[in-house]
Amino acid sequence: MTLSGDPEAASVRPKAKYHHGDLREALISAAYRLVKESGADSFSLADACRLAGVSTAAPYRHFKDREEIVAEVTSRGFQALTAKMKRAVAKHGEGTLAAIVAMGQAYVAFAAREQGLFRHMFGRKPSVVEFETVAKTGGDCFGYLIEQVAIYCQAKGIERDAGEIAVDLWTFVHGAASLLIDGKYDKVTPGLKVNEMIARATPPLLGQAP
Amino acid sequence: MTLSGDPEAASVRPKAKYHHGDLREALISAAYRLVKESGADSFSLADACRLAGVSTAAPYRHFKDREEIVAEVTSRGFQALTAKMKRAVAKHGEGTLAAIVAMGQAYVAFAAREQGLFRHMFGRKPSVVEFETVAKTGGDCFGYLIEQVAIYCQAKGIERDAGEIAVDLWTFVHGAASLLIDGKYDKVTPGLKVNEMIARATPPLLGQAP
DNA sequence: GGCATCATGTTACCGACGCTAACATATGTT
DNA sequence: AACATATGTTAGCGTCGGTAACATGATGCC
Repeated sequence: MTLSGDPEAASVRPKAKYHHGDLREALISAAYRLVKESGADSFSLADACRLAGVSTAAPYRHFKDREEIVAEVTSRGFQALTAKMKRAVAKHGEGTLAAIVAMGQAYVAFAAREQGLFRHMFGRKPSVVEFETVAKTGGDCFGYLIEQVAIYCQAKGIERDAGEIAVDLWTFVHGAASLLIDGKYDKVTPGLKVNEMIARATPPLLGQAP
Repeated sequence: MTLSGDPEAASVRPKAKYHHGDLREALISAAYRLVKESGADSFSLADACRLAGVSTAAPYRHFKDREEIVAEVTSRGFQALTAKMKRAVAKHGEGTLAAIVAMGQAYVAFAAREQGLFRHMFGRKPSVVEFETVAKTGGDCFGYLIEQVAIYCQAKGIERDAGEIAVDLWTFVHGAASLLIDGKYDKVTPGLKVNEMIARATPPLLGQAP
């Protein structure tokens, strides 16, 4: 499942089952890398095949169609994002404002660093969302966010519904990530410091005085 | 320029210049309709050609490439969004909280109604953004938003930088629009009333007590 | 009016893509 | 060894974006 850290690890695995070794895994990791680098739109299954050193017909022994590979990449993206948020929280300690802010900043940083991947994870057609793995890993991702907000609310004695607060925060942070990677901020407010914006806007959204 | 209302008007215009009449216009409006209906990804230039009743080579007399048509569609989308926000503001009167809230709700409603178009307008590669018309209409769109926030701040005697507040609001509203049309809310907080969320979150982002 | 010229359309074609079908080969089971 | 199955290949289909060569309609010049 490649739950151990970076999802693009298992690129070449010499000894495995059949001809290529684990081609399924190789194709996913090739696709993952291509999506990360070249961006979402220009990704082609054929490119992934060339990276894996197989013909363009080979994938169809392991996947129903292109969408199924994309879904797997998407799913791993969510795992990576969740992991990054967990690291950010761990650094500051659960239940602190700093952890909540850092979690949001990690979200934005992930989007900025892996633009193509982020766009694949969101902004995609419903067809991708309907894959079970995507629904699960995506749900886990937000589940962690809401969990942390709940912990914070309990620690600080905030009474408002933690789920509501978490949705507000998620909305804001996701908007920041989207507008940032789409270059909208640059055009309109050049030099905007997104991290500072997150830090500034988080307390009011938590229901506290700025 | 089709500044008059709906950008998909000039579909068939019998008497005009050359063979087809204004093919450039017909292609743009066909593309606009296709993007609105079929969504962004599945849109093909060939489909637009069939809609306009010309061969697939015809567009290249009027556009450098596919991107140039997409850019034009994007630009008109921004015009339509701006128009919708203006209507929302006009209904409540400039300088009121209700107008600011309604403006945000209009933004989200536009995204919800024209999902494919909204995704084209944002979430696209930088190549599209770099077209002048897109930069201008996109800038106008946010320019109007910031203008309204400034008017509100002045009316209410709020001292914080109106641009900063406007960016915060835009960020939140855009996040709501994105997560809504990507179906993320459904998976995670089913039954969420986005309009109520906007109304609830706007005052804190304006720097006022909830 | 007649004719050159340019603008705008067509058909024919190219390479790339997603995908399928038919065929080939490795594995491993008996 | 023989066979069934899993996994790969080559060949080919239809579609797409884009170009080249050709056709035709509109315009300006005499």
